[in-house]
Amino acid sequence: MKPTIKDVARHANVSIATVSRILNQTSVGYSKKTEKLVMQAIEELGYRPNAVARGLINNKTQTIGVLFPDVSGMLTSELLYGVEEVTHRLGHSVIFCNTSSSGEKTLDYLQLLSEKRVEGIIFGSSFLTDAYYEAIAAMNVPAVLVSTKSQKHQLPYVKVDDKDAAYAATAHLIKKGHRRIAMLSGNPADIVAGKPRIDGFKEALLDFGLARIDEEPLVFAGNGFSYEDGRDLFTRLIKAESDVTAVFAASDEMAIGAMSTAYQMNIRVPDELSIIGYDNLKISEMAIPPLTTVEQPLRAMGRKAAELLFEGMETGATGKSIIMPHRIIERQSVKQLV
Amino acid sequence: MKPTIKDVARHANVSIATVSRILNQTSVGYSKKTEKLVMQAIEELGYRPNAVARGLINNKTQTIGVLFPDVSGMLTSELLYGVEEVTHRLGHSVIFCNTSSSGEKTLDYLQLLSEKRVEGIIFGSSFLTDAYYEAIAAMNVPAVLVSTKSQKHQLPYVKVDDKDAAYAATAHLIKKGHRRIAMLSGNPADIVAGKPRIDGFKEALLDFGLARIDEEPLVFAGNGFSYEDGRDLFTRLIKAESDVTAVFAASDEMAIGAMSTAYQMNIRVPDELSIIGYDNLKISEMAIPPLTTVEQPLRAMGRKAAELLFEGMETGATGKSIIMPHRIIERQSVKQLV
DNA sequence: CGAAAAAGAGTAAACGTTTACGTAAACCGA
DNA sequence: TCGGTTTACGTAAACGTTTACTCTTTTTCG
Repeated sequence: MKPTIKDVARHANVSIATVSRILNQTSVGYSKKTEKLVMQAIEELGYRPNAVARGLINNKTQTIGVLFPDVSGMLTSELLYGVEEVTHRLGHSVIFCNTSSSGEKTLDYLQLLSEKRVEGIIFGSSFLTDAYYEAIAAMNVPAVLVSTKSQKHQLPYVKVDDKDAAYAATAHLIKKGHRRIAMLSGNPADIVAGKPRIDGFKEALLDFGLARIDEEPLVFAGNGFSYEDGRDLFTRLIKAESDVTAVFAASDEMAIGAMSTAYQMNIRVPDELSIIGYDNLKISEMAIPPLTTVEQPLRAMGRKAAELLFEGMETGATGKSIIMPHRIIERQSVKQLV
Repeated sequence: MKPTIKDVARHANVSIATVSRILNQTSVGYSKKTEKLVMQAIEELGYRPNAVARGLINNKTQTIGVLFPDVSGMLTSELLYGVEEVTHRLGHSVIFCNTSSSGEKTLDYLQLLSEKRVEGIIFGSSFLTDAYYEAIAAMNVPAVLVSTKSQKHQLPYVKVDDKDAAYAATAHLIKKGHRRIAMLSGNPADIVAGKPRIDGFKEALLDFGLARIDEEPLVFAGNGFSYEDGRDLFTRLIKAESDVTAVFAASDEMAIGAMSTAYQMNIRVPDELSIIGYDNLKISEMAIPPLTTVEQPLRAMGRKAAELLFEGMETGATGKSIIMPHRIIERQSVKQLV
């Protein structure tokens, strides 16, 4: 078995208390000489402190739990990247939980994380139900939401302002001379990412005087933000409307789905139709043509979320939520109209 | 603070030993009556066993460590998805480490995982150096490699046979009537994913009698497998060769880079040039045109790796390596020549 | 030089469990 | 009825640390 502190103590002819003091760098309670002795013993035995035992007595596991709906999603994986980066930089570890991998396991996960005594929770990218909130609250550790928020429950969050960002995307199209603009949206019942983006779209139309009094804005709504949703909605759009010159897709995946369908229909982007996306995933620059989109700084969001969490873990206070800046990334899918 | 087993014992008027026995379902050593009593106390107090204390005494943390170079990569995130899925199904947790997030931290990570007493290691998708191997060996827990292998060190791995898969991709092009085929490859010095794919390519050419005696096969080699590599290599290819009718790219990202560049050069895929990729990432079906590619069953590989690891954790034996099946996914980027 | 203060180091309790061992009560068959 | 077996449960040690409390030795300085 692995050597313990006792082995080190015996080997160096000191007590375990001394070894412990040296290990914890208290820099008080031992002489240079014994330190050297002990360090040598540690070296020789290849001793490494047992974090489990430490965790038990300190009540600190140096571990946080991270719950995301789908790592394999490009959005989620970027967030995780950011979270992991600062977490490890700060000497902690992340236990990763993929909440959508097998059914309704979120509550089980929270239970598990609670038993493992994680010191904080990052919950990302999906709706915080009452049950989830209760479970998190019961754990009595700080938690932060990332890329989602909850109006009902008071947890700090890190996200961009979806409405503002959608407004900016729409305004960009308008400034490029487009007048007849449609939106491919997520589920309007989705209060965190669905509705706000639709609202931003509508508001921009209104502000720039493009909302016709006699009709509703052109919003084609799906259930999610996927590539397939993009394809379906775009198909519906084309069937219904022919005079649209620009489309705002509520996600990059949708935008790519739309572009792909447009390609099959022989509609040329951006010459015949302009498309702007949302997220700035890696695929958006790989698209043909490269996709103009509104960026969410995903890695930075992950980092910020972790920083916020650690702040909470240190101070005990629940920090302030953070609105991250969005930004239009101009590439080649939007054409300037004369 | 959270209630402990002592609180439960006191509350139910029994000893902690009894509570422990009931918790562990030993189903021996207590009566139905006390069980009911204890369960009720647990319920009332909202007691949850402390996994840290359990871990200390059992020497089992129910946690494995997973090291991948870049979660945000589409390949890696799929692997992680699979690993996480079975790990959690088996009641364990995964501590995730992103080895490339900040410099050369792999050794630090391994150290950390060792101190946290993880029960196993999954190391993915990058080269296993001697130092890494030493560190893993020193931990004295099973480890498995996924999407990589090491000939020097005896660790079981889960991966597809790169040479076979590359052979299959090349053969596919040949069967579609192509005779003049180029390859966009990774680094030939990369012994695990670079060279084998090149070898597979060359071998197929040879087997089908397409290797001209007077010249080397057309392999354009880069440093990695990225989109940019794909762009660069494809540009070089076009400058150098004009009579190529098909290209085998050593990764989907490269293939997409190539297609994107082709688009800009007004080379039409697949009409003027066929392209086959490697990996079958999500983006490959989103590409324009949808990319024909050779699939690596990434999630399944992640799952298998985890299963292999748990097998090792139970039996103590180091399991056998597993070669996963590859498969040609036919989409629309390869044209049948008459 | 001697007393007080500081420094070095050890002892043992504690963290929250599991489990070997012990013991008393209940059961059981003849 | 009684010896023996089973069942129910408690006591206490152990897991590998940290740390409060000691005690001893050294240092400081009037």
